[in-house]
Amino acid sequence: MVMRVPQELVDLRREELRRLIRRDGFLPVAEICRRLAVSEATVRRDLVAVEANGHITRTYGGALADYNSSFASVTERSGRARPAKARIAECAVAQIPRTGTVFLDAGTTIEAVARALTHRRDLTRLVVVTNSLAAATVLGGATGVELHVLGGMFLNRQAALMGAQAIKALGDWSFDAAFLAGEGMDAAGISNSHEHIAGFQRALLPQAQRVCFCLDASKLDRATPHRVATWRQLSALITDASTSQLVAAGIRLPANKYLHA
Amino acid sequence: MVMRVPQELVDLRREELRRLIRRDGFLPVAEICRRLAVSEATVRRDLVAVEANGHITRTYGGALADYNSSFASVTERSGRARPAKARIAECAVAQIPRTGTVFLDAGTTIEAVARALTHRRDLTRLVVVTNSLAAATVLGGATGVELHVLGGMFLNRQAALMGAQAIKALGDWSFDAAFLAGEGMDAAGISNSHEHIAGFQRALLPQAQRVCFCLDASKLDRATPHRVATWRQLSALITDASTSQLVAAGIRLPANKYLHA
DNA sequence: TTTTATATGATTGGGGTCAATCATATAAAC
DNA sequence: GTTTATATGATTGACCCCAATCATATAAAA
Repeated sequence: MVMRVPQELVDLRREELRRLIRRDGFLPVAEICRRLAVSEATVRRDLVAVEANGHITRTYGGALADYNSSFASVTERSGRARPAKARIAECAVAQIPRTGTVFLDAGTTIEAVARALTHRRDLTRLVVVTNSLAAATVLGGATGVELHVLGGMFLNRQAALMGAQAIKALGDWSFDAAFLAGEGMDAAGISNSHEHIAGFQRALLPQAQRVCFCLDASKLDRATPHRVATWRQLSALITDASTSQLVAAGIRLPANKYLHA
Repeated sequence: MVMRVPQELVDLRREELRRLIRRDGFLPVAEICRRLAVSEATVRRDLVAVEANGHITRTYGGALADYNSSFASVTERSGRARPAKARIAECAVAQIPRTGTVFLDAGTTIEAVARALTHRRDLTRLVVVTNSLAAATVLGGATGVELHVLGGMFLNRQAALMGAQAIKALGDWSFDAAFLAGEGMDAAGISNSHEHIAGFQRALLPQAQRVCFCLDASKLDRATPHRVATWRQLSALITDASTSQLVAAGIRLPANKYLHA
């Protein structure tokens, strides 16, 4: 009857747990007990720990890997803040025509757009291009949507395809509209924290007639290292932030560039 | 207190259920009740119906979308046939060097290879290229693996990327080994049922030094319309079928081309 | 119209899941 | 070495999930 175990082993076991869940997509608690050879209580404790780090989502009876995907129903039910992202997504989807070619970026906000897009029933021949695995997964099989995925190097953290190949693949396309995410916005414009992402987004700008950035208010006044676009370069900002919040951050947009969600 | 409803409405509701689960990835039973406004009993009945059609996987407390992905633990636990695919996958993974560049095709068999690959701990700089969203999802974040995804049009049924762009993207690569799936094998060779897939695989053959096809015994003597490769063209067949089974189907392979799983 | 088939919701019993609590043995800190 | 902190497994009670059964109202068939 072992009662305490070195911290190191605990961490190793939790990493193992993360890998197990990632590999199988879903694991019931009892199964985890078997594989890790620990009691139910310990498994549950491990699950809350791993979930806190944001890599899995617990369900009744087990746990899911969230491959960078926010399982809407679960997270909502778990009492989290009512998602501004959902409202942003609704607003973005309203911008999308019934037919044409649009691009969807990676990131949880744009993933919400993909989700909301599946609500639309009036789509006929909408071509959606994305570099987001999550968006592709959600939109795969949606009626009225022809889905294309850009190639590229897989970035684990974003579950997105980036790099030279992705940029090269962009050259084949011309979009009616593109919906992009960002990690920070301030007076100067939109910025992102990863060079790969920023480079990709910069390469995308000239390929789209309309460029819509979708950022929730938490991104306000956050400066991240890589500049992506100035306010002049984008067609619209879709956000839940109010005008006064924007002005306080030094952002002043003409009415036709500001879409309040 | 409505007691019976037209068949048509039942079917519509079940399609709706499939879409709901697909969109959210996971839904608890209670949530489904709310959204479809039916009782728990009906939801459970619908779940078994939809699951029988193979689009979702039930879990304790809800249901998962299986985006063309076989949730190993769940399906194994549900008493299904002991997967020959797993043994094929083990055998395939043993062929993969610690470093180099390999290609993984779409299909559940190759997805099993991806899963098995995550078991390997000795990988250092293995470059994996795939056109399978499922494989990408599984391998994303695997240690020692640099993952690339080919671009292309998303085929719903296979959850794979195909078409002209995928073939074009192939041109940038040269593989040490490629692991491909097929839907039929007979005396003439390997065949597939979809033109897009067959075309893509034919384009891949010259890009790989070793071409390994992975097909389980159920594919024996099944003729599907689109020829992909003759036995001369491939480097190895990885299968659980025995030599005598192969011979009975008119397939005779040199020892170095036959890997028994 | 009459008959049959069936989709539905309610109920019930059995079992599984979960969070909280507790004693304990061992790691870590002193 | 002594003390403190903590990771573990067992237990408990409440809650939830599930399959099976049943009566019923209505669709579908005759």
